[in-house]
Amino acid sequence: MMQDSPSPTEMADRFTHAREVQSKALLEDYVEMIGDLIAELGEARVADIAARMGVAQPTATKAISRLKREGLATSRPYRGVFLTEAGAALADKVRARHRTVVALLMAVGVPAEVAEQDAEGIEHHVSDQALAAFEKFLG
Amino acid sequence: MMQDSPSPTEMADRFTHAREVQSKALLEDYVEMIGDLIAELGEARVADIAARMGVAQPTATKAISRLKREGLATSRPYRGVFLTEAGAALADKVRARHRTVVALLMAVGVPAEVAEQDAEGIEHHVSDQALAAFEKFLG
DNA sequence: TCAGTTAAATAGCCTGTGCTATATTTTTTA
DNA sequence: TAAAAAATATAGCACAGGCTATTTAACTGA
Repeated sequence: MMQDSPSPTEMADRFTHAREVQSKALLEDYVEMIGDLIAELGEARVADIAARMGVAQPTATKAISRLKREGLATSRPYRGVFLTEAGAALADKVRARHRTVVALLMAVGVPAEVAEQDAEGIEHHVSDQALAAFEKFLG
Repeated sequence: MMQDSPSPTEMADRFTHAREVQSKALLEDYVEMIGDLIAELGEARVADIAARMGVAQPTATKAISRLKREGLATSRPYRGVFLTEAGAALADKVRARHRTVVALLMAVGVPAEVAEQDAEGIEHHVSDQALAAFEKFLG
């Protein structure tokens, strides 16, 4: 039982969608990280964000500018970074999704360390529908 | 049974790895696409590549330049694009991985259409170890 | 308090991946 | 076979996300 091969237009739509998802991935990683830092340390400093993201400090500063522009975070010069309501909500969603993806990977036999590593890239591409399926499968 | 929370350095390594994977994702998509076009139509023209990738023609041309630079493809001006041995091998690997990821997603309850869409982004982040686990789970 | 240290911001650069507009080459067809 | 059409290449722009080097602000301690 072969599938129809997808039309050129369908392929294009899939790639276009994947690109859109990808463009949001970095923002997701940053808001989650900032949420974690606030939870752990009471505040999110640029230096800590950069260290945990594995980037140079100016790179983190630039990313934070984008977060602010997108309404996900706030900050004042030489002060810590905070999440807006939207940012905090996104952080929670991303954190939950990450846990589910790791759990799913482990449930199908992926070793824990590998699951954590792969989930870091995979999670952004897991749609709400797929996530719901994961939860049902795990539950 | 809580896990250790990963050290800042471990987190940074994970993000760095995910970024490296991502930088190869586009090349993977292009070689697979070119392989498909050659299989279906006997040749891969820039216009067809662009249409299926959902990008403008000069964007495809530029990507093909990068493929050539990386030793994955060859082409002569105003002629079709061909894969090198390395490119063809990569295309095969990517195609097989794509199928496995779609099958895994469907096996855990993700609808076919959603699985196809999500796999387009997910597949690049599935390590060889995770892929082996997927195959064992499916098999 | 003010000097030194640490943290953050800014300037300026590079590469990748999009785009549109415009040349150029190839192909088609009248 | 020459003109029109189609395909490809090239030029040039924008933005994201990296980087290093440097400036500016905030903190700390003698």
